[in-house]
Amino acid sequence: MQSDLTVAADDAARLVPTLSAVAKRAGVSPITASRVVRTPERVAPATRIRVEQAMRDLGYVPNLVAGALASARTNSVGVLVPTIANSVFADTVQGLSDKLEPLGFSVILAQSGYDPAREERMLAALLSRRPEAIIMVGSPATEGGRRLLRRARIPVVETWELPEHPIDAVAGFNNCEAGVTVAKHLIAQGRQRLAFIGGDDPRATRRWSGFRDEIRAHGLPEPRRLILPHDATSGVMAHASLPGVDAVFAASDAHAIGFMAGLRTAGLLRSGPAHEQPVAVIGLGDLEMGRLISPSLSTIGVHGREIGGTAATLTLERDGERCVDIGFELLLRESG
Amino acid sequence: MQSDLTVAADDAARLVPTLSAVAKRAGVSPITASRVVRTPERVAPATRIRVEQAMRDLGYVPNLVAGALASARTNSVGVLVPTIANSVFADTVQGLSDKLEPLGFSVILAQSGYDPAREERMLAALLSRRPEAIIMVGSPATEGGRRLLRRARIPVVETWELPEHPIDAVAGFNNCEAGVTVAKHLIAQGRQRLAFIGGDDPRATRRWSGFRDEIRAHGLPEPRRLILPHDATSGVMAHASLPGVDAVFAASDAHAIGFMAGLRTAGLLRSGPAHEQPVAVIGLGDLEMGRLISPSLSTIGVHGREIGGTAATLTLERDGERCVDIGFELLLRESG
DNA sequence: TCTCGGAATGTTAGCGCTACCATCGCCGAT
DNA sequence: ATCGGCGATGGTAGCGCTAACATTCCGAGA
Repeated sequence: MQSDLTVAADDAARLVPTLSAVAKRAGVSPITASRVVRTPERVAPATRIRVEQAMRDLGYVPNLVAGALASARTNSVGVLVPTIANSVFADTVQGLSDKLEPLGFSVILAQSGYDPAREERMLAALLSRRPEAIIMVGSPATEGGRRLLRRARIPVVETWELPEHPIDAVAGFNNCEAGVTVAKHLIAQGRQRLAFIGGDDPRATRRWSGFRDEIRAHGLPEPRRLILPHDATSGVMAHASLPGVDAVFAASDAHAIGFMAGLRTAGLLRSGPAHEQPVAVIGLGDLEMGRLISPSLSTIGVHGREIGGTAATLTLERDGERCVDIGFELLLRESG
Repeated sequence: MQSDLTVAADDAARLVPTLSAVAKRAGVSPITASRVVRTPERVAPATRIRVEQAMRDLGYVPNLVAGALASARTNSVGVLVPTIANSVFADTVQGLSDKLEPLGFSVILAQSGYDPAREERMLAALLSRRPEAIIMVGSPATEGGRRLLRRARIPVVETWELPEHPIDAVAGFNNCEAGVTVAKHLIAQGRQRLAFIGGDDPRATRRWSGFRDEIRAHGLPEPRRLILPHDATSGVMAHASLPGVDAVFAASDAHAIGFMAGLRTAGLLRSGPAHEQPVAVIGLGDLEMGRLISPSLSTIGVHGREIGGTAATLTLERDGERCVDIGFELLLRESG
């Protein structure tokens, strides 16, 4: 009796009410209150209504961390991106989150900042929250990261790439092939002195290698590669470092738009069609902005949101094809 | 004894090891193993090394959901944005996440999609994970949402606005004043027929009302307001709906850039300075792209990342000023 | 020699919830 | 009337960890 009173006092004094407090108020056992939240159809309507009223009275908000511990289901998904400020990744996060949120999953977001050590730390941090799946852009940069993911024994979706030996599932496209496609197009257009600008992350590097190899295969002069920080403004000055170049493949639309700003200043940009451009420019990402500027930006379109949506599906359905090539498309507009 | 054996067998068979398994392997009690993780300085070096080795051997990853339940600290922060695909909000998320991640906090991300009902659902979903603070863009659109936040008794930071009656803390700027500033500038430039384009969310509406009131105060013709979906492309056709207008304030840079694309098509865009533009355009957000296009976009710069960083600080420090005005600046370039 | 204090470690008792099984009526079929 | 079966509800135990309080041991100081 004493202890009962104590518990009652505790419950009343609590800032946030528990399931037991709700149950007590409704005159049922805690497990019945739990069922009202999780499987209402298994509770008699009269009881249900009484419990629901008690919940409203107390302003009950379920404690999912307790629920997760008890049920071994956290209903959360860990998402690791290089940076959320890059809108192509933001699109991917939106795509997956739009699919997962309605199902009651929460997104735990982490950023690696393109830094392998930080990536591994963030993977460990994510896994310590026991997400039911991990979705990441790219593949783990470190062996430690791979090991963590394998040992976690949960679905892992690598995106934006098509790794040869995926940890589990993949939703991406062939970055190397994208580089090849751009090179082929520029060469067919009669461009001779090609260059590549962009970051030095694994995906950009794959695009570069496809691009370079295709150019070599055509016997054209070795292309230059200019490594830039991950912001558009860095592209503005790139032109000065690439004298004589008549076509550029930028690893991202942001870099492409920055580069075009530099060309404009140098008087090397026309508002006409691609063949009139002194320097052709192809981006990657199909940013909305690229369509709106003049000259409009030719680009490799990559369906960031669909990558996210597909990744979400892959975390939910454990059978079926585990490696989805979302593909890409060459979108030709005025810049190249 | 029997039960001991059973436990040992369980631990060995487990997919993911627990603290007890680590402790057993190191020959210490679970609490000592826990201390090695949380307060290593309180454990004798020899013991610590033994436990650390056991952790490495087993590939132990702490279970923060159990830890959170036991300690009543989740080390997580809930973040609610209208959409992560809008890069100004992505900047804010990056700003806060860069500050919180090094401190061991995880970011739980939710999107409201500008929908009050969804916002309230997502707030409840966030709170059920017992975050130690909530950071959101704007204020709750529903009374239910406000009540949830107040009852949660955790720090709540509203951002991108300066509400009169904040729930707790604020990191934002005066949207209304931004509209006034733009109106003043355009009027001083001699513009007469002004219009506003953008969404109808609370922040855009505040910008509009400041803009409109200032125009009225000058006795100029009543400005038009065109409500658009939240994407840049919707701005392209806006010009057709605003005949005779000689200046436009767009609630976001994306809309501004879309609108400029429409002007360009209509032959109403010059590459020269502001006073040569048949239609002046001012955006809001200071997107990197706005600086790179031609004519470069005049805009209200709003420091999205700093808003996030300040919001993070406000969640961590519960004393001191709880209402921070980050301010904004009028950045004049070529478009207006 | 004895005490005292502090460092190192252990014991106990939950955190709030759910899995699992048990119980209790009550129905229709036999 | 008996019984299986089913719907509604409850009891028990525990998820993996940590707070709060023991306990042990050792050396310094009286």
